[in-house]
Amino acid sequence: MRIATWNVNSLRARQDLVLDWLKRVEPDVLCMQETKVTDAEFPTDEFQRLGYAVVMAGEKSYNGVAIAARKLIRDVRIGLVGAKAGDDKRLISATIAKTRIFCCYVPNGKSLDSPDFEYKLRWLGDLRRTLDECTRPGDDVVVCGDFNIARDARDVFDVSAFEGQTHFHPKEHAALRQVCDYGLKDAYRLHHEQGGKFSWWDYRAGAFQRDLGMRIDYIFVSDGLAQRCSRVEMDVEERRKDKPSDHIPVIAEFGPR
DNA sequence: ATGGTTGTAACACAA
Repeated sequence: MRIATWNVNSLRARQDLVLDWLKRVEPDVLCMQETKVTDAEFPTDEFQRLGYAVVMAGEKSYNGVAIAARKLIRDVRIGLVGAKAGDDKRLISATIAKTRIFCCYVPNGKSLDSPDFEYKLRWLGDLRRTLDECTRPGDDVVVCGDFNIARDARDVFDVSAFEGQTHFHPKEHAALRQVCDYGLKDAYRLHHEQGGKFSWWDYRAGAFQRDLGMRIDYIFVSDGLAQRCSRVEMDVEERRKDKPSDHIPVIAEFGPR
């Protein structure tokens, strides 16, 4: 089974790019973030034409998450435990092929002095609670998406530029560690030790051309999946296309149970 | 480079 995650930065702006990628790569599951589209306007038919069922939790203009899969999607749940009606649409989870998949769009955090920074930390704490309450020990669990945090020095182009800043702050690292302490491994790091491999580059100042990026998109997996994980790649070619998302897809492959 | 670009939407805000 192959599971991918991609912050598409507007599904309507990126529809052709995403569908072309699906056609070419044919993952079993694609988790999308920042769809920026209401459920009513979601291009469900276009995915179905390619053989994908979709479930989504969207809103107007901002946020929005969705899962597309070539297999049956069961037990869809929207939001964190204790979610309220007006909350940002940042989490959708579902069971596909006996695997519980959490598609996450973690708040950006904006800046250290912003209320959004506390919101980001609180959201990650609530994500851990959600994992504890909505799964059982031994379940195959995938927690993937845009985490807006670079995990360590290898995941930023220049540590000195990020030390203590948002996306690389000790409080963010602690909050993400707490999520991973549920029992999750960074699938990409199971197969790649090298630093300087990024999943996001700012649109501005030629950041991509200068390779000034960060690795902030992850596929975290529980122990059994980690043992069966045969390959993980980041599809940097998608960032070279016309009108690209600022993020690229991450794809993980797993052998049979 | 307290700049830069993109998407949504509406004359700004989020990223």
